[in-house]
Amino acid sequence: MSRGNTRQRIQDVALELFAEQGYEKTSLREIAERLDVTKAALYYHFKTKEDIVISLFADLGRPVDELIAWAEEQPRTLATKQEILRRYHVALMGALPLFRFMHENQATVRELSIGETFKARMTTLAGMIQDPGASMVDRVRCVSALFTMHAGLWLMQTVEGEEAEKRQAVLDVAIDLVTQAHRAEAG
Amino acid sequence: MSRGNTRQRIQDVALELFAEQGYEKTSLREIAERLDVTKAALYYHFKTKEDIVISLFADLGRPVDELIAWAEEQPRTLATKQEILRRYHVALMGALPLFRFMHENQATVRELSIGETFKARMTTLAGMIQDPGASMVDRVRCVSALFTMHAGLWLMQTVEGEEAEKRQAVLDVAIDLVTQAHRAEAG
Amino acid sequence: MSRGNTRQRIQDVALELFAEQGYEKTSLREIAERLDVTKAALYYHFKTKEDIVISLFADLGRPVDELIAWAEEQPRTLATKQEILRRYHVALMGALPLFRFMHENQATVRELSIGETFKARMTTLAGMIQDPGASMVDRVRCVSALFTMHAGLWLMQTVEGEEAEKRQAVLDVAIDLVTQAHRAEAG
Amino acid sequence: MSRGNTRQRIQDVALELFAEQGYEKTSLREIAERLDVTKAALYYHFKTKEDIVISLFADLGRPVDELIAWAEEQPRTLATKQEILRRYHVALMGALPLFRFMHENQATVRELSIGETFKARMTTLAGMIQDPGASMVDRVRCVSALFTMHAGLWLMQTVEGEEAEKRQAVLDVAIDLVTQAHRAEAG
DNA sequence: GATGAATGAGGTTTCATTCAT
DNA sequence: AATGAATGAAACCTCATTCAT
Repeated sequence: MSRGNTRQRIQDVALELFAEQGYEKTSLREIAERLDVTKAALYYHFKTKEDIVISLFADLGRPVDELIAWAEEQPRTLATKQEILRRYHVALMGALPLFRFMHENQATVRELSIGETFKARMTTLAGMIQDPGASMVDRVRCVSALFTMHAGLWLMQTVEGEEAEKRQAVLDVAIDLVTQAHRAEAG
Repeated sequence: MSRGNTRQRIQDVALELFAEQGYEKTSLREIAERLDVTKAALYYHFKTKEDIVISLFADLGRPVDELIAWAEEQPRTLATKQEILRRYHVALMGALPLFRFMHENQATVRELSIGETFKARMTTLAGMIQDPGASMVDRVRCVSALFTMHAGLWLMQTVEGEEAEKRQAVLDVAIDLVTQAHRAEAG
Repeated sequence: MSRGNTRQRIQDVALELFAEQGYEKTSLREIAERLDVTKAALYYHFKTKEDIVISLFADLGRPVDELIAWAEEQPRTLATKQEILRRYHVALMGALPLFRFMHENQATVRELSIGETFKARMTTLAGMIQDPGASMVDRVRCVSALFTMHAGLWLMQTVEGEEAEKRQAVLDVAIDLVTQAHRAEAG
Repeated sequence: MSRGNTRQRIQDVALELFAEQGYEKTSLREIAERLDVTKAALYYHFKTKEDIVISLFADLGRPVDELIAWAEEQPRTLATKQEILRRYHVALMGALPLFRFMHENQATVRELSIGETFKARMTTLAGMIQDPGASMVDRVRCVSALFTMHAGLWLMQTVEGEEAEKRQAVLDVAIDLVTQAHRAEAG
């Protein structure tokens, strides 16, 4: 039934459990049991528990890296900023469980070796949608735009309404915030 | 030997460590050692580890409860909504470590018995600054206002600038978001 | 409400819990809580946990000592043996929880300082209803008579029927066993 | 390193210690030390401490189950009853430490998950050697027959004499009790 | 590509007990 | 006659990890 896809299956189950229960509350035993393999099998594919998280990051976080790389070559126009948000939105939606995990386990992620990387990426991204000499209020607007998207993860669960509509609204508000900030500085 | 302040000291140290390292990574041994008492002493004052968190929430989260109680008796005007945000801001700033802990350990908090309560309070608060028939975008603006304040916790650490100025900016943006949402619906 | 009777109340509650849950599973905290006093209060009245058991033994086990003392001055006739069983039956019924506790916690009692005493009393009693040179089968009959009474504690809970009737039947069978043993040896 | 006999060795040592000191007084540390393995090794083979007891019961208690199954298909004649006792005697002698443990730790066993099962088996067995409409005295005789065998465990240690002779006497008395009960009802 | 057996460290919790007040 | 605060020891249990097979 299963051939060379065990590594993938481990990642899937691990992410599912990490997102659901948190990193520390999820034991390797649990992951192994759900896959119907032994714990030792996990160690054939990953060197440590942390390694599983790192691999998830490497695989699912790539789009954000690509987004940053792309953004670095664009002019800092309003259109670019808006496109950054749009692409970030796509990246987020493409790896919801991973971002949910990161958002809800910040204290844990901070201690992990990827913690630095994660924070750096967010800071870079925030820097890219802000203007260099922006007012504090406009700075906050930009950071808030990013957080609004993350907040969307929570929103999705508590506010009723159609999934697609909610996603669109989240993106709209984020773009609006950045636009306001841009206009205030440019005007 | 020591006076009746041990309970309080446990809470202080526990919150400090929980906020710094996360709930699961903080062991009772660590708390006890830092206080120079035995682990058993913690159990004289608190029935379980979870009980410590509950007590923190009960003591420091009270202002939010009071805010909700107050808000329930006000008319749903724009002024009220703005005042809710102002008061929430005060509550947040008065118990920064607790809210930082909650924000960064959501996965953990969700599993704790206070998880439900916490979520319910956030939902109630969100409901109070929204209009009943608001558009999805305006709904998101209101939720985003709340999250912007939480994001402030993160902001405080990553953006440079004067503390007081950052706090004020966070509040301003939040109020602005709610005001926009209100005007859109009322207009 | 309570005056000098705390010591008595501790004994009552302790025996109740010991009989119900076993000695080791019953903690001093539990006893104290049920009495609505602190654990330290128990230590005002008893030096150790074991001391509580010892005191129960001393108070409630006295009748058996008196029975032995009485029996030692009687001739070893059949009538005496029967009377021993009758009196033992009365002693048993007068302190059911204590005997239930002893019967169901033999492994524990053996380790307690009273363990020796307890065993010695049973052996003495067994010796008094046997004939010196009795056959092995008749010896067993006599020991069995004693155990039948203890078994009665269990019987009381599992067989249906009137309490008084069951008690009488238990005594009848015990007396019958000893009588058979006596006749076999005497005849 | 060691072959697949660790599980068995744990059971052996555990039963030995449980029978000797009681269940609660025997710690897993003690068992592990005597086997020269770590506590964690015990947990590889058994999920909990209670699980060890359950496994002992399952392995060594099987003969009693088989006896009950066999008895259920026999006619309720005197010969059957006598054979039940004979077979029960064999089962008992084949797992003396287990039954000694059960007998001397009734309070503990009652709280364990097997407690119900244990009691049920005894009750079933008792029911099988009684006549449906028997007098209370004859009922007691039958229960007493069973307890006499258990009493034998105690007897073995306190009365002097040859082992084989004592065993035989215990069985004889038990059979005699059931025979008397049967004749009384049938006659 | 995976298992079975085990470990070492450490976790939370409970217990009987003490003692100054 | 009893409490409040604390301790030291030890309990059961879980975890990430290792390694020979």
